[in-house]
Amino acid sequence: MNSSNNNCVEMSGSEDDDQMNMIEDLRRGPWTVEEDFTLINYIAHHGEGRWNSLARCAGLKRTGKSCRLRWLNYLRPDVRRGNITLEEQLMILELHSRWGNRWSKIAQHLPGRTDNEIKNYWRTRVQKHAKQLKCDVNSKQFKDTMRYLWMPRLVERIQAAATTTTTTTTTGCSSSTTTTTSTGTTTNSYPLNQSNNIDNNIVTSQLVMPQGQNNCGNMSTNFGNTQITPSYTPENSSTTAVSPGSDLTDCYFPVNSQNQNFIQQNNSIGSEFNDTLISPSAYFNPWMDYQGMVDQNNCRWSDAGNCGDDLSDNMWNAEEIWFLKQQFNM
DNA sequence: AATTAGTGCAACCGCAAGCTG
DNA sequence: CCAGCTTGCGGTTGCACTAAT
Repeated sequence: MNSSNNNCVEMSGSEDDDQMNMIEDLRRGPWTVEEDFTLINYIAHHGEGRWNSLARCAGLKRTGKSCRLRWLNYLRPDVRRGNITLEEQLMILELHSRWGNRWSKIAQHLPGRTDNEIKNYWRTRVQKHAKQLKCDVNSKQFKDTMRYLWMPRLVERIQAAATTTTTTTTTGCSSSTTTTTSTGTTTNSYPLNQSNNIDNNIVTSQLVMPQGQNNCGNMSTNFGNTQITPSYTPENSSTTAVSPGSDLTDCYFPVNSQNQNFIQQNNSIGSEFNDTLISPSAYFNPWMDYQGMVDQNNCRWSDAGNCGDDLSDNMWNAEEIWFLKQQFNM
């Protein structure tokens, strides 16, 4: 225990962080191992809370705010580090569509994840993709893209990763995955942690497509009445850790003929999607992006998939380009 | 090899709500 | 009811690291 604790006097509380700044030279910036150790040790013996006095009593030349942040975002034993899993991505997308930038609220449903981490994920990943799509992250277009394209694609991939037996069939340029559980029943497992307080229906209800419109792989017809089979636990989630180039980038276009149907059908129905799905170009301008891609990669349609660098890290891979070609008669 | 640009993340800042005397 | 303080939240910044040139 830090010897300075012996001199710890509970002060009147009349000083705030700014005043503390004047009283003593406070440390800023990255925490040292020693500081971490001191903070952990102090909290282990005295518990957390009363951060200003905690900082003082622990002998840390840090503001209470800084100590709190360090503890909550980094030192807490239950903080979970590492890549955001597919399940977590799906949860973040869904909860953000529901609550907006309520990071702490979203974090409550992602055990071990901090609001800061989720916020960073959103800003660095999701907003980046919105920028690439040349649309505002808060726009209806982008939100619909997330809801009806990315999220179903994520579900599809989660299912594929979670299957005990997987049958892959190729239709056109895409694959559809049939999930068969060990009991022999075919279900659409949902990546919901039962320990979460969140209503399991939240994600489902948000993802329900107008009848017959979403035909994203095998989940197509079941999507509106998905059988919820929570399959996600922190223990197994690591198997689907996000690898570079495997996050939202892959979800821009769930490329299969059925999704073409989805878009085409949306063109003709009198639904809320009309204003955004009159044409996929309402979301963004794929031709401009294609041009940019060609410029950047110095390759063409035919060899887009063989352009050295894996295009999955870019906007469009070969399948997606094929899709665009079909979609826009390019 | 050096420089530049891009990315991810930890930490800071300001504000507001909640708490307490 | 009010003032002062603490805590929590969301936005922003700075820095380390990596890739590209």
